[in-house]
Amino acid sequence: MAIATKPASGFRDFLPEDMRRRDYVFGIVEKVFKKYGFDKIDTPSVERLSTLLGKYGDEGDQLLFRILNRGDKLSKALDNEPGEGNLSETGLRYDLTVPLARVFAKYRSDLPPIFKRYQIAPVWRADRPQRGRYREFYQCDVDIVGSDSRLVEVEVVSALTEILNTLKFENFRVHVNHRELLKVMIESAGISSAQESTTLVALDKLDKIGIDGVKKELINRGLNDQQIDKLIGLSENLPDDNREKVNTLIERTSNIDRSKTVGEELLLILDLAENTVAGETLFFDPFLARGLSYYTGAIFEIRSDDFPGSLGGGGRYDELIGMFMKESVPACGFSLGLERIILLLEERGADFGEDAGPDVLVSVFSDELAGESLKVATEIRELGLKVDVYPGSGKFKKQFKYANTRKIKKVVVLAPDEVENGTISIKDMATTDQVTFSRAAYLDELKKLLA
RNA sequence: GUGGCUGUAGUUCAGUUGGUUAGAAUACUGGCUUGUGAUGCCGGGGGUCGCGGGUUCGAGUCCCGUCAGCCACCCCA
Repeated sequence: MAIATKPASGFRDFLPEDMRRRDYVFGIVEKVFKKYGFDKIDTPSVERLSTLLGKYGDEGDQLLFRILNRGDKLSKALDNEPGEGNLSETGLRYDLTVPLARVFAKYRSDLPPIFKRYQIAPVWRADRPQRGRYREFYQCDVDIVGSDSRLVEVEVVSALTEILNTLKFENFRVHVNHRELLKVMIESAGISSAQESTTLVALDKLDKIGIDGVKKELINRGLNDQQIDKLIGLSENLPDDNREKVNTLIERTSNIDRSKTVGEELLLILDLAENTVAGETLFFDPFLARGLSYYTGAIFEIRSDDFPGSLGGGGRYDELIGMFMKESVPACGFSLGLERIILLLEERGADFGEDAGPDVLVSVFSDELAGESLKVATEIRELGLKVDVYPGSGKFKKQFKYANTRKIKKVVVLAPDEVENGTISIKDMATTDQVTFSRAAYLDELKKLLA
C-alpha cells in the first residue's frame, strides 16, 4: 500500500475552491477590522510553555500541542526521569490572546498607549475532531489593550456584528454576561468559592439540559437543596428585556454588596451598544460562563441555533497582561470562529462571490508554435486579464477539456492556419462559437472580458 | 478522556441465507473524430473488500481484537 494521503486527524487540506471561499471571508473580516481602526500583527506559531501554561485553565493546558525536545536535551531527559518538565519547553499557540498579552508586555514602549490590534492566524488544540472542530483552525482576533472603558467592549462586539452582517450570516446572537455577576449569584446562593467553578460549568448547560438537568448536575456536584433552590430561583421568571433582566438580578442578589456595581457595568455596556450595530445582537444571558480562566469582566459568546457550540467568544481580561509584566494592564477582546461560520455559510448555500479562475486559455498547437502562443499570452496579459497558457502541447481535445475543468470561458486558438493568415481564433466555451479575428483586432474582442 | 455508529476502485456507493474470476456510477485514459470540450457509442487501466487473528470445505459477508473516520459527551472557535 502507498503512504496514507489523508492529512493527520483534525488537520485539513484546502483546495483552490476552498481557498477562494476562505479568502473571500477573511477579506471581509480584515476590511471591517481596519474600518474599526485596528492594526494587524502576527506572532510565532510556537510559544514557550511558560507563556502558554496556566492561562486557559486545566482543560486548556491538557489540550496544548507540545513540541518534544531534541538532541542532548532529549537524551538527558530520557536518561534521568522523563516527565512533563524536561521533555518539552515549547508548544503550538492555543489562541491569539495570550501571545498578544506577551507581545504587549514586551513591546509596550513601542506601541500606542491604547493598542488596538487584530490578528488572523491558525491556532492548534489537541482536541478530538468533530463537525466544526479541528486541531488546526484559524482565529480572527480583535483586542483593545490599555483601556478600562466599557466603550471597548461595545466597539469589539460591534465590529464582529458588522462582519457577520456583511457576510449575510443570519440567525445568531451575541450572549453577554459578566464574570463578577456569576460570582455574585453564587455567593448570594450561599455556595462556597471552592464550588464556584464546578457550579459554573453546570449552569452553563442550562439551555442544553434545562432547569431539571442543571438541578441534577448540581446535586451530583455536591450542592445541597437549599443552595440549588436559591441559585435556580435567581433565574426563574426573568423578564425578556435585557435591561430589566439585569435589574431583576441586581435586586435578587442585593444581599451581596458588589451586586449593584457589577450590574451597572452590564447596563452601561447595553446602553452604549444601542448606538452601534451591537445593539441588535446583544443578548444578556446570566448563565453564560466560558471556560477560559483569564476572563475577569464582561464575557461574550456568539451562538446560533444551527450549531451546538460557540461561533466566537471573548471578554475582558484585566489581569492577563500583568502575568507578563509588573504592572497590570486592562484589556478586552474577541475571537471569531471563522471556520465554523464558513461551515454554516456553506451549509446554508451562501454566495461566496465570483469564481476567480483565469479569463483566457491560450492553446498550444505544437512545440514549434509554443513560442507564438507565449507571445500572444503576453499580449493578453498586458490587457490586465488572467491568462493561462496550456502547459504543454498536443490534442486540442485535451486542451478544451482542461479549459472546462478550470472553468475558463474563452480559449484562444492558434494553429498553423491562424499563423499563416495572421489571424487568431477565439472560442467561447459556453456557446461553442468560434470567431476568427485579425491580429490587430483580437485584443479588442478580449477586452470585453474586463468589464 | 468516555460512549455509539461506520470502514469495498481516486470519489460516491451496490454486493442476496457465507458459494466460482468482487460490481455500478463518476473520475482518469484510448478510439469513433490527425484542428475543437461539455452530450453519444466502443474499449482500457485501477481493489491483498482498513489491518490482524478466529470459525468454516469455503469469509467482502459471521466472531474477536486493532486502527481509522464520523457522531454524541466533556470542553471549545
